Amino acid sequence: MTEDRPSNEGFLQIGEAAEQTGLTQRTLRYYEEKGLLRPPSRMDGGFRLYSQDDIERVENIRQLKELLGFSLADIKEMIEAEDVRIQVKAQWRKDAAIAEKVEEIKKALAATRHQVELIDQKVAKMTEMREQLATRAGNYERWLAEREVPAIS
Amino acid sequence: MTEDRPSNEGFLQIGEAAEQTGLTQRTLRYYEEKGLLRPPSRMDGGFRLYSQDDIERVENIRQLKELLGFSLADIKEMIEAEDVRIQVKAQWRKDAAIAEKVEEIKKALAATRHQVELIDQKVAKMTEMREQLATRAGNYERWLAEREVPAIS
DNA sequence: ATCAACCTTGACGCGCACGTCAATGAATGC
DNA sequence: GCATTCATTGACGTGCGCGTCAAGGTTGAT
Repeated sequence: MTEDRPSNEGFLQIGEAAEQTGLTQRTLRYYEEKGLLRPPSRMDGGFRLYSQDDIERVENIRQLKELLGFSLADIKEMIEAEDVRIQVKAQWRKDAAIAEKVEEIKKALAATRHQVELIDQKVAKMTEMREQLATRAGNYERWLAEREVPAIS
Repeated sequence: MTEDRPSNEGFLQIGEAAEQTGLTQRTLRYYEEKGLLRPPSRMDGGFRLYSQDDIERVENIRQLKELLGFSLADIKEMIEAEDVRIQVKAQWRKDAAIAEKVEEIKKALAATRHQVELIDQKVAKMTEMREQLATRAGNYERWLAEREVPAIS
């Protein structure tokens, strides 16, 4: 029973990370290069090790890009809110300047709300478009119904 | 009262078309080049004249691209349904092979339904995402509420 | 020690969706 | 007729988001 190679305690090497997220290794490195992913931890030899949080973040980026059609630059801005969230989770209890953290959380909150707004706007426009298309489909259907074989009778 | 130059009976030259649609002249020519826009009519000198239908189509493309994030190649496929619609509107009454038109309309209907499906899927995913973000925002708010000055006693 | 499979960092390439000249012609005001 | 403004095609340039070598180092099993 050869363990599937990595087995690094819940961490994934780039190959597996790529497979799981449906992106390529190149893309993962590229996102890191562009500051979309925080540099993941490394093995002694220098191999990247992605945490579960890293993976989630990647999937988040994938959604933002493929689903909402945002550019990586846009996404970078957006997920800086996420950064704050993780930093707070991690640094928490090494407290000190709580006031600063409050400020950061406020920024994160504002950013998140902004994202929600953007999505709402997109959904609204898409819904509008959907109605137009549905109407058009209805027109086609009636057109067809009119000159289709009245068949029986 | 110098009429604003064009004044070509409801038709727009490329400059005005660009202004109205918020795209550039280059982009309009590019879309034409790529077969997304049917070649518009021309003045005697060769200047392009865009009809109101052309403009609507451009705006449709803009929506599909910016709102839904489709590539121009995708959009080209999609709007071939629109082509059929216009052809039917125009050629109508020069009837002949009605059976053919029925087939075309059926294809257009299928394409339109497909677009509706795509939009529904996107809306669904976006809504899901929206909920996640809203939840996160809620968490931030509670976090803040907890350690914000309880103020008045 | 060696081998295959996996990884590393460059660096160049590529397709898309245009931007940006450049040279030339057309439309209109004077 | 002339100037100004708007248009034409053609060609090259550009930024993004990766793909694709190339040359080498690491890991783990045998």
